Amino acid sequence: MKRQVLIFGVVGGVLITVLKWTEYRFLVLEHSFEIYGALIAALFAGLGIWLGVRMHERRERVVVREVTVPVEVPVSIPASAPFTRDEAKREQLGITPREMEILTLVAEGLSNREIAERLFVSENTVKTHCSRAFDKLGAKRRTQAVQLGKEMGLLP
Amino acid sequence: MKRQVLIFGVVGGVLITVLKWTEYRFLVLEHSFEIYGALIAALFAGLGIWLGVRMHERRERVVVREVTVPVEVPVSIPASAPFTRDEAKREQLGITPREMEILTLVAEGLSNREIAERLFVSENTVKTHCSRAFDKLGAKRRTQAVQLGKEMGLLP
DNA sequence: AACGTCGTCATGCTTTCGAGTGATTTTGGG
DNA sequence: CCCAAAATCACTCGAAAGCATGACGACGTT
Repeated sequence: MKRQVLIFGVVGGVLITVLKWTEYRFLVLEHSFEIYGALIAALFAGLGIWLGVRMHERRERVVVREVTVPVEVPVSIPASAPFTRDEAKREQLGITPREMEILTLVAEGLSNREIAERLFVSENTVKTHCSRAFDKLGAKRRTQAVQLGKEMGLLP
Repeated sequence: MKRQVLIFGVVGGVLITVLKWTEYRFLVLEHSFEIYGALIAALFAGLGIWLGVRMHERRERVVVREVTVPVEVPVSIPASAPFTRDEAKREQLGITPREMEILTLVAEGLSNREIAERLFVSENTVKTHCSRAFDKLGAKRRTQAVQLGKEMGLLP
């Protein structure tokens, strides 16, 4: 960003100087003002467009970078992989099978209530499992848990 | 796009005219040329920046997607899919670029507050976008929205 | 000028989550 | 049999999420 502004300034300065100089050489005509004006306008317009695009692109790029941090660690196989859970990772994190089960359902977008109904347990139980799983995953939200779970190869 | 160019031209013309006119009124000083030059330069630079940003915004949404790709990092699979968002699907569902942006961040496990901070908007705005996006996706919860989004090729 | 879309923001209200704490069963292995 | 790990359930409370509704401005199209 700074570089662009710098270049912009330098070009501007050089431009002015050159114009000032040429003014005393040739083209000391009556209508030179309009010509010079048009030239300056055109040049700076182009420069402006360039700068604008550049600036905008930078910003977008930066934003995207921040947004794109997710580091995928697919342990599975390329196309059409049936997905095999990384049991080792699960063990390592101390996540129990039941917690894994709940986690899977969470990843499918079910609410605690729905999970409870599907597994024939109380909602409180689901919450407990969730809490523990989130803890072990280091997640603060269920969406984050899902994200982390996928990165770690625990979820499809 | 065309309108921008038109405005650009019109402003330019008016500018020249005004300058030409003022030239014969006041400020007929010796160094007026430099002043005028600077003014023209500044104005057209600003105009150019505006135009540049405006123009660029057009395909920005698309570009963003392409840039968003660099997710690769994994150890195994080198031929991993770079992921390209299904813009057609997005259009079809009537999901706006902004909503898509929010959805992406939701999928990364960020809370509404965090999203708001990252995008420099209020939390309420984020909620609004979320609601609309969920609606269009037919999701009741953010986790479900993420799940559906992935199935539909809208999210990585 | 009128209309439609998008993005922004707010307010009020309900529901869902998640943390913290504690407690009671299963269950598998030594 | 006994113990530890796992699974189950409950209760509170504050935070986060979600819903409904309305509004406003910037832009683009017609």
